[in-house]
Amino acid sequence: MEKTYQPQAIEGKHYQRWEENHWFQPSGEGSPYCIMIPPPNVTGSLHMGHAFQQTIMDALIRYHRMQGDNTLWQTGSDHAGIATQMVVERELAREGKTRHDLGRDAFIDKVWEWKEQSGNTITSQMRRLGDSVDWTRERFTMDDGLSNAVREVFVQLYEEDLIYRGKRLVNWDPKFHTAISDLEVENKEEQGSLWHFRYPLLDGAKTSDGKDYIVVATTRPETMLGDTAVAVNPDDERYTHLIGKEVELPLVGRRLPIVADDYVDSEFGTGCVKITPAHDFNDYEVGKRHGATLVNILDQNAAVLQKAEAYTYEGRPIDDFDGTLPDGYGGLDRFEARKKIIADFDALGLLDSIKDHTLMVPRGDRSGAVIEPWLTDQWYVSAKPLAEPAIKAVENGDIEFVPKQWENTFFSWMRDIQDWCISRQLWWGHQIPAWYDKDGHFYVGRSEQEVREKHNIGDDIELTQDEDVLDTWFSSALWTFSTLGWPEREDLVKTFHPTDVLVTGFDIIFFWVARMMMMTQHFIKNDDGTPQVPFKKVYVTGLIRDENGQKMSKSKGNVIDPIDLIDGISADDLVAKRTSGLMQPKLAQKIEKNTRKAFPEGMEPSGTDALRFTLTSLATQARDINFDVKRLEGYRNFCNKIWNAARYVLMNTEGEDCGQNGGDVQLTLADRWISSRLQRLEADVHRHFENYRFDLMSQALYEFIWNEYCDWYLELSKPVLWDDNASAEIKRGTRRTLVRVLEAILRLAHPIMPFITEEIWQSVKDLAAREGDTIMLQPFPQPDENKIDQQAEADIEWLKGVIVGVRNIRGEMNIAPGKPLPVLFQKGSLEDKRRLEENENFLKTLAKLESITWLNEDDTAPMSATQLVGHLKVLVPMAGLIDVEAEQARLTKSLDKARKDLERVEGKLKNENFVSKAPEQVIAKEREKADGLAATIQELEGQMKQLEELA
RNA sequence: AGGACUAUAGCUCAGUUGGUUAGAGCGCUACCUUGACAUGGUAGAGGUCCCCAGUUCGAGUCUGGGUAGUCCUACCA
Repeated sequence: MEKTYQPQAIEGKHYQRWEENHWFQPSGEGSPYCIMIPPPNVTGSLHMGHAFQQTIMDALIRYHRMQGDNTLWQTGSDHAGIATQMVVERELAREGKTRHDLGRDAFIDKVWEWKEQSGNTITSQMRRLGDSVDWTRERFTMDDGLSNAVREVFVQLYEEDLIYRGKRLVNWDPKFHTAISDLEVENKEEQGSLWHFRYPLLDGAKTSDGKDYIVVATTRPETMLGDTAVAVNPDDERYTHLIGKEVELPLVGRRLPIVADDYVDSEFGTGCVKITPAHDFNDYEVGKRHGATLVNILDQNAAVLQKAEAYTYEGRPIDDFDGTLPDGYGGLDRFEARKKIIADFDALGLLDSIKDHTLMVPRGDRSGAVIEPWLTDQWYVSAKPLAEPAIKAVENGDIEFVPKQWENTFFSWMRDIQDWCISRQLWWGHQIPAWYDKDGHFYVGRSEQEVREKHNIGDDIELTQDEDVLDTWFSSALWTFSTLGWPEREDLVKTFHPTDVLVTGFDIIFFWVARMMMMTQHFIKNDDGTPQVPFKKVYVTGLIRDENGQKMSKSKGNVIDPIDLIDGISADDLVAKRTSGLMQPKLAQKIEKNTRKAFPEGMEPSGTDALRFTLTSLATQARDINFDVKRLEGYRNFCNKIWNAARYVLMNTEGEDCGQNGGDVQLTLADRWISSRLQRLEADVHRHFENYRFDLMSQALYEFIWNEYCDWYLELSKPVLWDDNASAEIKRGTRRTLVRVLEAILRLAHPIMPFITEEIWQSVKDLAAREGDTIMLQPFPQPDENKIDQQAEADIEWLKGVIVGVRNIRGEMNIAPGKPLPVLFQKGSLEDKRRLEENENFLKTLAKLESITWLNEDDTAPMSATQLVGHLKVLVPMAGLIDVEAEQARLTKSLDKARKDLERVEGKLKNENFVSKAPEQVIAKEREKADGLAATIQELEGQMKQLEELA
């Protein structure tokens, strides 16, 4: 073995071997265990969140595979409608073309080309991560099977009246020319203004203070062109006499009724609200209540129409409406129109005032454009009836969120769920299976053929398919069963569905998790006909942020590519990566500065295992996870530690008898101790898998491997292995323990660190008498109660106490670590004596002792530095070595601490309430503690006295 | 505005039903290249567990209030 751990030398070969041998596929035996990967964007690349979640999924999958389950990790990717279309359109823009230049079919071909080209980026990155997904079953939301599932679901829901088409206000993205769902809109506070406009009262009406106009306030002046009412609060005495009167809409000349509606807050602004039902969600509701006409004034680019269009709330055009707009507005962008409106009002003397105002601006999460509420024909899913079973499933525990608190988030959204707008005005996606005839009648079916047959439409009648596609999340919502072959085949669904756990981030609970539940429960049923859940558990991970708690984003330039952590990257390359392809090139300088500050030397290669271990250790219950590269370095060192421990084991066992072929063994205290500790570790690891506490799991592994196995057991094995007089049985026992514990550690750590464990396992499997081609198919270690040895654990604690005591004296007294010391023991019990006799060899080697002498209680000891281990005094004679003052200081420190502790404990014991109310055990424990402390103090005081006499 | 979450060592974080001497990694100090490992070893330093009150024999842990921060949802034109 190499002297240091070099991940790049070992990782690739194992993955290839695993995959080639089809070891990632379900075994077909044992109870089914299945995880569906949240499908990454097919043209995307791996980010820290993927690495994090996939590490957890892989750990679970490897664990269950080793437990003998019929384990499937289903992989695949998502077509990511807007995101992908956007990328390809940007490519085209470089050639000076738009998608319309190509036409729909050619454009879609182009997207598929792009997918072929970039689609394997993420899959090769997943291989680097060690993901043991079943590649032979990889699916894509746009492949034939899944598209078929999408059509089937759409048609069935339509036939059940759960999908409908309607003219409604939607969140319109004027940049991408598509509707988006509420969830895709980000509301952010921005600085704006509140304009106060005067609307003249008609027919001689006057306000209570005698004015012939009322004042309305707006943040969006341009929408006034579509105003069809003015609303006031019915209880607002200033305006009650005006209700039912009319105002004239300036510039347009339309008569607007003044209506009363509770929606209006009299306290805000002037208490008068202009109502623009076709351009504001609240106004839509108000307008509907009062029959105010829907007047649309904008086109798909959010520019002003030449002529306004009016509609009823049923979506029918009102033909006799006069949609004339003032001159000069037609074709004007909404923001240009705003300026002009303000100027025109000002010129007419109708601009009352302008105030600074902070408002929430809705922006498309992909485009960044200000979203326009716009009246369009769209397809909707009736969410309420579908949401009910999903809510029930969580309420009755069929689906459990981990951590549980996320259930509240889920409930709060589900109980107030709105219908889901599923149509998108894009080309890339599942085209809606609805066909229109010339009169605008539509027919829904699985194909044009089906539609014609079902509705008796002859070939002479022309049908055209709906141009729109479905929201990407529509197909993702079917993911757990569509990937298993639904609706064509049921067998896999029967075996692997419901899946066991969904591992995902809280940011897509609404987007995806909830919708998956709704769709799955509707379409997949249990044997008894009840709705089947898509998964039994939802493990919600935190969101990975940078070391300062900032969200990682391209524009902040703080994105970390997991592959760079694995392979390392120079500072220059990292800067180049972070500053290329920026939307706002001016940020480059700042990004470079921050990057060079955070990573002056770039990133060291750490290997996949160290990254995975780090991510695992970060998997706490917290919502935000700040990723600090320092943590990664620590765990890379941990890998090196394992590597070197294995080197040591191999150096001492290869070619030696490790008991693999039987033969008598004699186990030392150390052997029994480490085996005992191992059982506890194994139990802990199982428990932590059950509870999804990966952080505690990695901590338990770290502590055992480093602080018990390496720091103590390996050291304790040396006196045996180096002792020429030791028996064959005892050496065999030590070697066997050395190898077996290492081998068990490897299996325990394998789900988290697949590569290093496989690499080492290949070298130790024979020595540990294990058979098999790969660690990944070995049984996961099971704890054995019978191997827990409390006596051995207590004895080793004693041994450690003595050794640490001597080392402490060395350290504090500045005695060279290598200098052999004579040590005297006094006032020990019979137990101490037994322990000493049994462990003299260990003690001498580990504490570097020259001699050990057992003094009787009444023997006078020479002047010594003292350390107490329980009641036992461990004495290092001071002659020639010791600085009296240093020893005094050392003792004073211990004494102070002991006195303080005693004071506290005695305080408790003196408290009558404590003695009368606390449980027996607790009191006894405190008494014992007090006795021990008192004895310690007495000893230390005696020792101090001796020192004083000497000085 | 409503709701949720967080507050523990210099930094990033654990602390499972209230009962230890409050822990880990990184960082820091001193010493050490000893035959697995300097990506290391040994020994240390470092905490008003945000503040106040309450419940309790006993609170980092439970309750109420406050402060600070983060996020989500809904928004007043």
